[in-house]
Amino acid sequence: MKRLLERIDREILAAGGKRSRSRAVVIEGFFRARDHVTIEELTRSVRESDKGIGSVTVYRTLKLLERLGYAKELDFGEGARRYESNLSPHHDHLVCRRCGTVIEFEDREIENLQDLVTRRHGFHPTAHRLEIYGFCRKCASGKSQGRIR
Amino acid sequence: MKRLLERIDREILAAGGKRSRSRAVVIEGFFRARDHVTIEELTRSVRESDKGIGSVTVYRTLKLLERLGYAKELDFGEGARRYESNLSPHHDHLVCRRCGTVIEFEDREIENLQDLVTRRHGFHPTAHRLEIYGFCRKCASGKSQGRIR
DNA sequence: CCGATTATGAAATTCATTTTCAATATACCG
DNA sequence: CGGTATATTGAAAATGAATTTCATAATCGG
Ligand SMILES: [Zn+2]
Ligand SMILES: [Zn+2]
Ligand SMILES: [Zn+2]
Ligand SMILES: [Zn+2]
Repeated sequence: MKRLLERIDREILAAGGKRSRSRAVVIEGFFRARDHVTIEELTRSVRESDKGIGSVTVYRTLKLLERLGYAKELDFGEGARRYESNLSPHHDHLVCRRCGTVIEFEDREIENLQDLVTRRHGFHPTAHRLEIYGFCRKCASGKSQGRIR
Repeated sequence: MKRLLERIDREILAAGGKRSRSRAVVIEGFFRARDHVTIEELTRSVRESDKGIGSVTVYRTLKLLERLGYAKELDFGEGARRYESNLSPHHDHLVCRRCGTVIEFEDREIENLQDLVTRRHGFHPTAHRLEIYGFCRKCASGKSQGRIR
């Protein structure tokens, strides 16, 4: 973690940026937080370390991390976007519509078939998103908990 | 087309709704328009038939069609949503980030693998979205036309 | 420390979508 | 055919996430 934060710091410096306490808190908070957080969730958590951090800074910092390749923006159709660390390898998502649980999965076979499809259409892919919505084991079995999203 | 419009009319009636000229124009316009239209695009086209139709009615009518199962809401991450007729069988999309072209594809193999994945996690899927973003043949070959989206 | 530049947070803005509301249109009943 | 209850309309207002603006503060390099 320390290593990572220092590396990011260096990259920001190299790109003509400056260090700042607020941003450092946000970045560390982001990597410590559970994945798939909204800006609002992260802002709340980060404010526990530093009451004065504005959500605008959280927005800006996540855009920055995305530009540097450390974060990925997600959209599960909830209105607000979510973000996850981009350090782990590529994966797609199962999203529970009742409790909000997000299950990650990686399926080489599906990825290969996607490549075939694009090739068949002369299409040059740069990114893709695959999300499966429904109900997780717990919610599907009737013992549903939590708010519906 | 006539048959379809009458059927929808009947369903609206049966559900306690009333007929209306504005809505009829929007519905017919939707099925005549090219697929994957935005509300704004459809509003513009529909206003050529009836200058007085407000975009709110287009919003409302598409939500209605979606509820009745005749339309599908899409989100290619452009800010505004798009809609397509839900009469054709399920398919996924290749979206060109330069010219905006949308290529539809259907891959049973991918769908089957998705089922396997969900089963493996005890997840009960109700919907999914698979979009591949990149550049279509024409745009990838350098002879790019059109605005970037 | 200086001067230049970047980062910050609050407030204002944007933009798609939704809600509100008073006026209008439609269906249904007698 | 009215008459009335109810649904629909379009304009305007509200919403809400995300972005921009701007004056102030922090940081860097020298
Ligand atoms: Zn669940
Ligand atoms: Zn993930
Ligand atoms: Zn293209
Ligand atoms: Zn389509």
